[in-house]
Amino acid sequence: MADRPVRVRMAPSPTGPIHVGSARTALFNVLFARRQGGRFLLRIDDTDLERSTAEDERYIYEGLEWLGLNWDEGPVRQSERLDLYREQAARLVAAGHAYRCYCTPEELAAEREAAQREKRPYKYSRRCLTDPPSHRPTHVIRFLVPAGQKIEFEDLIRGHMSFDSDLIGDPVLVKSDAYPTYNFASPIDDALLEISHVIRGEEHLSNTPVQLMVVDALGYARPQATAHIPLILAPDRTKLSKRRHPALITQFREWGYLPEAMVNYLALLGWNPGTEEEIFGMAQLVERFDLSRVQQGGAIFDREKLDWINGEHIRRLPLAELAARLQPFLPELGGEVVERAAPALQERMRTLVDGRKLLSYLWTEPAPSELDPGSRERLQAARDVLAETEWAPEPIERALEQLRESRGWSRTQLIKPIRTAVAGSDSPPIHHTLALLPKDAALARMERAL
RNA sequence: GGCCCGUUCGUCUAGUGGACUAGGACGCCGGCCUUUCAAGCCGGAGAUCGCGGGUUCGAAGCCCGCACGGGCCA
Repeated sequence: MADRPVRVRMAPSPTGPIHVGSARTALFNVLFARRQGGRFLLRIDDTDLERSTAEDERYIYEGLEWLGLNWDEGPVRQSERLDLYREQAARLVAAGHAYRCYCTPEELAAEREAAQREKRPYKYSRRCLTDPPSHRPTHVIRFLVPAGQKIEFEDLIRGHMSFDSDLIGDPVLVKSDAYPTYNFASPIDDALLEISHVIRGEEHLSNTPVQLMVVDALGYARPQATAHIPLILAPDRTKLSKRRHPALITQFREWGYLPEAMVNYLALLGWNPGTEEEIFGMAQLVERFDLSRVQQGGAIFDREKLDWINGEHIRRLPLAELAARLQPFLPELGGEVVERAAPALQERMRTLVDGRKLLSYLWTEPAPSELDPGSRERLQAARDVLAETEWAPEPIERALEQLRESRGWSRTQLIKPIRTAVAGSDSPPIHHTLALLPKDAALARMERAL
């Protein structure tokens, strides 16, 4: 098959918060498109009217934008193309590729049970193909699966796929409410939008033969290839579910993750570059990405590794940029303070939220604590020296170092009581801890502790 | 129930018949450094390659069966 212009798409259903699995599917589409110099389209598969919500649709845009996964075309909304699907359905019925089915859910359930009782594989009986009870008020439209066909296609991740049409029961194309099913709307749009590569989750692999038969019957071109990427699993190895694992992708922004770290981690979940490098920016990912190196088995989402990757990206950020990213997490502090704090924080954060822990002493007085006589003496001495010291990290560090040496104290001995008095618990290196606080405030805290 | 997909350290993975005493990363443990916490450096534990057969001089990798997990169909 001749290569065509590369056009890929992400086609989420807005029936729940967009989670990491959808985000990764989007990412793989984007990486593939950019790598191949193709285009990435966004399509909203919102034909499930009851379950689709405007809010979930907004989450999709917000999530993709946050991750920097911009689409070149769209969004195309299926709910605005319903006439198209109806026309196509009528066309298939007229051509004898599809037929009306009036069977009730009860009748179908009975068929299924009978098949199970007799231990034979269930397929729709096709009663309505020959003997439709057409006086009934509602019907669906079923596709007439051609007999004795091998449906074959190339999957870029799983290789050559082959399915036997005789094993497939006539699928419903149009529901009784006149809305198209996924297996109908999706292949129509893929064909009309000239999607060259269908990159989507593994759960759609079994649907592919049906969709290809539909495309064939419609007389449209099949996609050049598919790529069914493996599922992302919860720690218990079950599929990540929107209900049980409600991890909205933008939730990670609230948790202090950088979008570039998220992208980096998601790329590595199920794909690897074949080298031992692990930290990548978007441009480097685009350079290296290759669907043939995508894993076939599902991967568990591992927050620990994400944390590490996030820390690596934090450490690579220019300081001004880090300060800007930190600011929303530190609404208590002015921009100038955050900028001064950034260097002291950069080495010790895995998530931006960690910065809050380290700096919370700036707007929260530490709880008073008991001082043993030795600590009291050292704290007193430190206070006296610092009162005469220029208020910036380096002079403070020098002054404390000098004091420590002249008295023969260990660093821990001197610094522990200062930190306890000024910050309470964890804080940046002591000279930064002090310098970030106004001088009088720092001295006052030391005095209060004495 | 039928069909389909998958299965390498706890986790992500390398691996495409001999370089495998199965490599790396996260995490974990220990040490160094040190100003708490981190970061950094060094070291360590950790995988009967899902199980059983077969092919082969040789199998994590090929073939067959099974188990388990998952998906789709309804």
